[in-house]
Amino acid sequence: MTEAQHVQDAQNPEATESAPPVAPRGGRRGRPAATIYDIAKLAGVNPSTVSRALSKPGRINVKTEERIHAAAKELNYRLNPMARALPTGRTSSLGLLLADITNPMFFNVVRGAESAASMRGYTLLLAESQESSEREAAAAERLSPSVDGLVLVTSRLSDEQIVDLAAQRPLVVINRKVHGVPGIVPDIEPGIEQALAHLGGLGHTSIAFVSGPENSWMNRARWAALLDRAPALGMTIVEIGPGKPTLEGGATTLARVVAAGVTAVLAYNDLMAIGLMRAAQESGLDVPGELSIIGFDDIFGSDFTSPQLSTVRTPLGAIGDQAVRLIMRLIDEEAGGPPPLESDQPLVTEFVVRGSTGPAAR
Amino acid sequence: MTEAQHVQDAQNPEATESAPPVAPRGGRRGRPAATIYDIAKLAGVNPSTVSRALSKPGRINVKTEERIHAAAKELNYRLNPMARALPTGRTSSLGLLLADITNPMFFNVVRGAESAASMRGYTLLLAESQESSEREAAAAERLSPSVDGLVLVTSRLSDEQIVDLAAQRPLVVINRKVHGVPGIVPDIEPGIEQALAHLGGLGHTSIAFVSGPENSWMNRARWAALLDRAPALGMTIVEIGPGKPTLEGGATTLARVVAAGVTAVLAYNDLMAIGLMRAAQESGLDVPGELSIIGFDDIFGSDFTSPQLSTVRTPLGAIGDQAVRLIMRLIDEEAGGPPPLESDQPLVTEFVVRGSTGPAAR
DNA sequence: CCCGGTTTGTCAACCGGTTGCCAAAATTGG
DNA sequence: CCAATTTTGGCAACCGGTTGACAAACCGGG
Repeated sequence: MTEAQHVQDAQNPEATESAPPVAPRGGRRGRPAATIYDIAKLAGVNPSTVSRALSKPGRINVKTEERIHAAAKELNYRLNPMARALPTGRTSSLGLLLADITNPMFFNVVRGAESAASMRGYTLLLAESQESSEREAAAAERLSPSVDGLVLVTSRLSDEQIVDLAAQRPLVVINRKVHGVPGIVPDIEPGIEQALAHLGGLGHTSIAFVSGPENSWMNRARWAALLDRAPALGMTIVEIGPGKPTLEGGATTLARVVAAGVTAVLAYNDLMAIGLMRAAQESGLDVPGELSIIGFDDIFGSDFTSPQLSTVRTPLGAIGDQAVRLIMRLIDEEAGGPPPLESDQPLVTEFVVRGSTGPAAR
Repeated sequence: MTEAQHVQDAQNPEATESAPPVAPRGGRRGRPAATIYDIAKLAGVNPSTVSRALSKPGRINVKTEERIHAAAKELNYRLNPMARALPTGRTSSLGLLLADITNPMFFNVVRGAESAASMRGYTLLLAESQESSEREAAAAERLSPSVDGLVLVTSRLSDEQIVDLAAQRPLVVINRKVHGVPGIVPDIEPGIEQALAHLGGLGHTSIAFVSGPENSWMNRARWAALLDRAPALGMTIVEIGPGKPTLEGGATTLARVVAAGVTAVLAYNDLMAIGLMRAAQESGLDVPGELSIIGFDDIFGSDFTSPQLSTVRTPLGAIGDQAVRLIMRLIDEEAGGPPPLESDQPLVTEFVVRGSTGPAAR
């Protein structure tokens, strides 16, 4: 019998000598990673003492503790996170759920989150919903049992679904407000106010909002703020959309933008703004000569275009960072720690003037 | 006593009735998530039978299996991945280690990897090394015990470190070749050949390579290929660098590029190319009139610039996808499954002509 | 109706940590 | 020098699954 056909002959009755262990001891790799039992044997103490020495500094006699640490170092010991998670329920990892990884808006959010998490010894589990609420729900289900908390970035889930999820474990939503669920939302007012003032100063009186996904909370929030402020500043405003929050989504609105006869548009996000700008230029329209365009977020690449895109900047990195810090506070609080007290600095948006806005064509 | 001050009175001595379990049963949330024991009770069978019914279809009587599935559904059961991972050693998750999350080159790699992973029921753990080999090593250590395999994307580790890591568990490197370690590397030759032919056709005879990080394998590979091919096509070529693989890294080489008197440059990646192009334009140099610029990768935004960037496209999404598929083959193989047989389609690069290249200034 | 062979489900051990409880050892004080 | 108190470390149970071994139940055939 060759060594290769290792399975198949299971019910062999004379396999009585020293039954092999359940798993092939670390998957036929080098030796099987030290455990606290190995350390205990080497240091001549009980495994529970090792556990305490390693995770409850001070609980154990200094001399013993030193001996154990030395043994651990010698064996190159690494704690098995899964073994710890089982009895304690704490996994030291966070789930991050994104609508679309390739949308540059997420880059900085992810980076901010990753750095805040790894600084505190937490690991990030990543999942993408590709703008689909079913996939997002499935991903949340999948991640949920393995994490201490969940961060939803521009979720496409319904409020009820989010509330249900939040009932199971600590959860923070980004760019959305859901009643009773902690969320991180930048203050969009200042940026919008500045953007509208800028347009007003350039003589624009008739503008449009190219809107994004219908089920995006942030999309509605931006539109609501514009609807509230634009008339107050003496401008008329119309909504064009909804559309996909992508380059194509922006490009396909061109005909309607032109038809609406507006002199300036704000798009739901930079991607749509850039898509629209390129479509406009391809059809011979001058930006900003004949049409001023403003985006949202100030994503990577928004200053690559020609003209560079004027946009309402969102502090994306800070958002990711604060979301993670907030969820860790929730986790600590739930574990019986002190209630949160430190409050984070506010997240404000700001209008960035670049080249895609100019005097209104009359 | 208000409901809010929930802790603080721990050492209460008369807490003798029914000692609470170790963990507060799911962290004072709604009920504690069903286990196979709950299902067993409900279905009137042994827990081990439940385990088999759920993970070894066919091992159990159809009727019993149905009953168990019904009970599982009723209790809204989710398997606890950690509890499974402990005895089996299989975690169903993969670690992805990136040099820099904000570099757009990773977006598509991550997306390809995430989609391949989630399709197979795997979860991605993400870590960033921020271009530092120490941080990368630390992150690998941290992730390693929790994953079935590791994917290193443009690693900044030394070959030895990578070999050591690969000895511990399945590992795949992207954009790098390390002896004895499986890797996914696109074939850079075709794209480079096409790019050089393109430049040659435009009359360029003196070109430069703006190089990236010294410890980047791919940087050396690109330079080596250029060094090999350019003279064969009758061009002289010089290396300028090394530099950081960022916009600034590219911009700061401008003086040296100009001083070198070349008419065209290839940059290590699109980011550097774009940085260089912008610096050139700011200093009044015409691109491509006075200097032709070519990047590598074709990242998001490389066609936003004006002129749009000519670049050697790398199939980033396919790379992420294949890396994950490869590592899953390694995992299966190690678990005693069949050896890999299907071979993936080749990953070739291709030159994309856009606007940043033109006839040589003479 | 009995026998050998196959299905089916139970038992119990195990993965690698954590922690409540307790007893032995060390320390303090009178 | 002994009682009271505090430190220290061991025992054993537990987290939620998986799996080898085994026995009971079931099957068809002679």
